[in-house]
Amino acid sequence: MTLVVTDTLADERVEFTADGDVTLYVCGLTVSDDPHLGHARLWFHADVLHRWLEHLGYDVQHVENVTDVNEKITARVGERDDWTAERDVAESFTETTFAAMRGLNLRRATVYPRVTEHVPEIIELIETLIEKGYAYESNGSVYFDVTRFDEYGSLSNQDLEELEAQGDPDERSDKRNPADFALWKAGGVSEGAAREHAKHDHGESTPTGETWESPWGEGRPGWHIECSAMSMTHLGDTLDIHMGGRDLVFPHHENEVAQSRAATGQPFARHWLHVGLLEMDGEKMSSSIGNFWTVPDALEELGVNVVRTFYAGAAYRSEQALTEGTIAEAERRWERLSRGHERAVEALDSTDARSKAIDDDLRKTVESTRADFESAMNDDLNLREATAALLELTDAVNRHVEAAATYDYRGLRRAVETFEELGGDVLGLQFDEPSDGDVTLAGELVELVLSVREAEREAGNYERADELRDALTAVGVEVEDGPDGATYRFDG
RNA sequence: GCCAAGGUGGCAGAGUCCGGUCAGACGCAGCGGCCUGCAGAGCCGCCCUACGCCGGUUCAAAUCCGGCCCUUGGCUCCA
Repeated sequence: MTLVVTDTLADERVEFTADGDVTLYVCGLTVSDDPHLGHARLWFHADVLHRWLEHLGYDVQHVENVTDVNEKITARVGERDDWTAERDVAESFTETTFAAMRGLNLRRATVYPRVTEHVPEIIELIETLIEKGYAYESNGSVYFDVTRFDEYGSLSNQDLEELEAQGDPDERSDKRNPADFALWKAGGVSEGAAREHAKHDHGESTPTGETWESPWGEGRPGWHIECSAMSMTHLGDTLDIHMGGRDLVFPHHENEVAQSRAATGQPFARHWLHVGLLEMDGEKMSSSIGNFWTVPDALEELGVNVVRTFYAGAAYRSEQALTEGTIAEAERRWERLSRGHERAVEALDSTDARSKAIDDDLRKTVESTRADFESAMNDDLNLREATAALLELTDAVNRHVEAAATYDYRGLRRAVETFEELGGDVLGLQFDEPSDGDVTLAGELVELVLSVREAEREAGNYERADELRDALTAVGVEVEDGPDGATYRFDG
């Protein structure tokens, strides 16, 4: 069975194949602000794709660009005392972003190339485009001539005749066609752009950002050219998969295709995967709209597993709504999964490996879970259905533990392996070790309180027993009474 | 205006490629029961009779075709 993906370029579902190695380019992050859950949605889906490709036996070369040259970055210079230049701001948010990525349990990309480290490659690519007649210099800036590239608009189905002007208004007079876009911008950040993005009053000294020497004079790379230059540098002329947010299809990705194909004559990306937007209050989550939840805040409040389970609740290509209800649902789904895993581990630990018990229901469900999970993943990464398969396994484990007089050792072992391989390795969920056997001081104290409570219960002093339970709940210890006495878990 | 992605139950969200096995995936919410001192967790069962609208093709349409309405995104920075 092969992986099928929805390809924006082909405009349909296509079978994905590659010869052992897969090159994946994920576009991208602009380090001008704290990352929010909308950005993280793309990262998550790229991460799961990466993990699934590895599961299928591919070697994945995974590149995620870091855009550290941008008007929004220069606009923040001076906001903090140690932000004296564009690079300081970029460096600061790059660190925040990488920390957020670690917190989300994302596989590391192979390379995180930065624009500031690829200016020579960018200039070289622009020179090639000029030589081949696809680009022209004008007043120290360089523009891509969209009329010279016949396929322009093929990715996003735009008709050149219908296109309105691209880019800053103050650069339009230099362009041959309004739809041409900048490859290189003369000078620093223009006053208009600086003013537009300013969040902070700089008084007289509006920062213009870093500039570089080029054959056309001092200037800065345009927005789109960096992705072409960096992906070609690190992954070659033709990528297997290019991923990005749906909001970038036009103009950004369209322009990438034009630049790259014009320069190399080769296909740029064999497949384009676009991740739908995360919506909050009926519109997309966005730094500029202000309706965002930062990754660190979400991780703090929900934890990585709930965040990942939330993302796994909707297909990558669809939009997804973030509401109290959808978060509550993710919390519940994760709770069921983690408890299912935990119960299986606990039951397994208490079972003799020579146990003769066999639970057909459990064993069959383990196998159907694995089959269902695999076909769901191969079916355009249907994560909700893949998660549903694991929830079926949870049900089977619960049934087994509830009903069986003697546990099925092999069945439980397979169940635990399935949770950890599919939920853990593929979906990136982190199943914690069960807390029993955890001989910490806190644990001993909880045990002590519970033994006092048990004595009260036996004496029929339920009010006192409930007070003790409430007190434990208040400090984050969940108490559950069971047939073999009370158990507890540390909440969160 | 043009381009794109969508519109499925009380919520959320699969299924649409390849028409029938599909309408009640999974989860949440609701109801009843089991278990429990109570609660939680869990188990069993039930309810809700949702495919935007209008046509067309077909023995058969959530699925294919046409038209329309609505939502979101893009055409300025954007995951």
